[in-house]
Amino acid sequence: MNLYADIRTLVTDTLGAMAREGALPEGLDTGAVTVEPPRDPAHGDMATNAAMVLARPAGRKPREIAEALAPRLAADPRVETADVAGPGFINLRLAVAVWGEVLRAALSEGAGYGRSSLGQGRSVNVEYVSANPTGPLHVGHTRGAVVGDALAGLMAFAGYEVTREYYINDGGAQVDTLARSVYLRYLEAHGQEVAFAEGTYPGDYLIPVGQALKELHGDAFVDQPESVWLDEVRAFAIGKMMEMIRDDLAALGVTMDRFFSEKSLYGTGRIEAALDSLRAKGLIYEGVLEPPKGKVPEDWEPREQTLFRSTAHGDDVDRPVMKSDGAWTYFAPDIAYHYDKLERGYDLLIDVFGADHAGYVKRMKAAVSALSDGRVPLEIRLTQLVRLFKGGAPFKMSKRAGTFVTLRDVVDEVGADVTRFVMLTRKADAPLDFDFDAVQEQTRENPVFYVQYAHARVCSLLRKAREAGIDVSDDVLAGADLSLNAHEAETALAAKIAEWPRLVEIAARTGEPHRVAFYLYELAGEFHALWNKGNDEPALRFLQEGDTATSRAKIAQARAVAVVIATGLSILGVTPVDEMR
RNA sequence: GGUCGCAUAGCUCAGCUGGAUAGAGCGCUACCCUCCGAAGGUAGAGGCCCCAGGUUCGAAUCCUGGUGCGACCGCCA
Repeated sequence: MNLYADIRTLVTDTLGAMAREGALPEGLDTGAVTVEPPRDPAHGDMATNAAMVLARPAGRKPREIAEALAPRLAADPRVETADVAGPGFINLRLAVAVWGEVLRAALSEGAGYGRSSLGQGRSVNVEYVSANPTGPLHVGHTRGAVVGDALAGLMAFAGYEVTREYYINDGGAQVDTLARSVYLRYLEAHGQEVAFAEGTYPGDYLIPVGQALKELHGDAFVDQPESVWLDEVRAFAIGKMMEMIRDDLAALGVTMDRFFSEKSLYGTGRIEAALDSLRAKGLIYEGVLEPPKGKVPEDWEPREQTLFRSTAHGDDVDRPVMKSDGAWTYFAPDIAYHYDKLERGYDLLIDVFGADHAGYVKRMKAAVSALSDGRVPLEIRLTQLVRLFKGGAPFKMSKRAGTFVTLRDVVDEVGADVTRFVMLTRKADAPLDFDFDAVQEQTRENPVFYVQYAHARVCSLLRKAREAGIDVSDDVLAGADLSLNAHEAETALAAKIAEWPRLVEIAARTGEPHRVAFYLYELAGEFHALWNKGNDEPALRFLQEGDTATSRAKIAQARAVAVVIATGLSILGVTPVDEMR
């Protein structure tokens, strides 16, 4: 059940009927008609702008249409009153029975309440994390992992067929650096003194990798030239790094459907195939780029390169795909990778990048637009930095000083659930402050706690009710006389629950999972408010001693809240808790 | 020089892709624990939605031009 969608259908059906009766012109486009919760509760439960958006195409005054439409809407049993207000809004007040229906829907549909068919089964590939396999994931990756994973969960709930994918950058020079660094650790394991030169990775995490290499190959590579060991050590090191990365992601609750290797694109004709596709469209040429405006690099000199005419698809300048020395640029395998995704037949591609990759957005979009002839959209979500704090003081990160904070550090310290929720308490493209102490505080200021607490409270209430001998199974609750919940604080809560399906669609359309987190915080707020009102007004308490019928009606509200919170949290990959510790 | 993002209460931030008198938390002020958990609650004060134009019934939201802050900017990964 989606109440907002149902009422919107009522409005558009009514408009259609008016058109058939000659009260409105035929064939009006009702696409801009919305039914929304009004900001001011005094304006009723819902408002529609139908009269205003149709005024111009219908050639009528907004109020004239509204005056005709309102009484027809009021004729529907779900609508208590329909008033024309302001410039032509129609404010609807809904019958109490409607709120009972909302609760009943939440109880009977359970985890499926709010599920949307927005995606209509279309397939979407969500690529995220995609960190270089040269070391452990850090906090920045953590945010990308959480945002990408929550977005994937959201899209799945909104009716898309979702693939979660990780692109392994195992084809470039940085994995050679990794191999050399591991080799040094290998020599060290053989008792040699080694020095980590500029441009190698000195991190301790490679020590066990060097030792494992020794166990596998003994001294076979000691004092051998690079040509002997590089390929083998590189493959071994990448394998170990990916093992570690998978473990880290698992600790955060992230499971990828597919890991795609950049290396698999080389020597297999995949890059060539992608570029041939572009060449066939006349988008590849040999040329010389203009020097960048403003500060010109010291060593700038014009060179002929193979270029992709990305400007034909919205980019600012054309981009090189092959260097002057004949090697591919980084961009070339990226094109091939997206070409591969397109060949797999996805209807929509989403990439989650760190903000430092913002400069690549236009060229990637241009590439996908060109390769798919504009048929498949590529949406790119950027995630901003995470600023770490501890007890209110900035927590400086430094690789050299060893205060480098990894994903594992964060999860070990505060847990996966807290990490995930907190990472979603800000929209992705805004910087996020993460305070190790604040996120574990059990106060209202901590949204994780506040939302979890609401869920735990409901569970506690259900336990209490069972102890009092009341059957509080969802079936029984759904069968209760829900018209007993007629207080305005109670209808406010039901109205919030009615917003859930609508919120899911908005969040999925905008690709913004943080909206789910904010909604849950608001829902928890409404629930706590009603609970607290019970302190002053005993009639509003969920458990009414000696009155099973009323208790069931009240508890049905609480249970509906818990259902939505549990569903919302699971979309975000957070486990709802039954009690606070 | 260019591109992208951001600018909303004292602070940290939401704001439905154009709706009515712009919201939340913190902080501030005043009240409130006989209670299913006060790990709080209720009420109140607090705004030039960066500036200037434009679009329209209607703009924090869209467009143009500024200002400030941040990130990125030929072969790097």
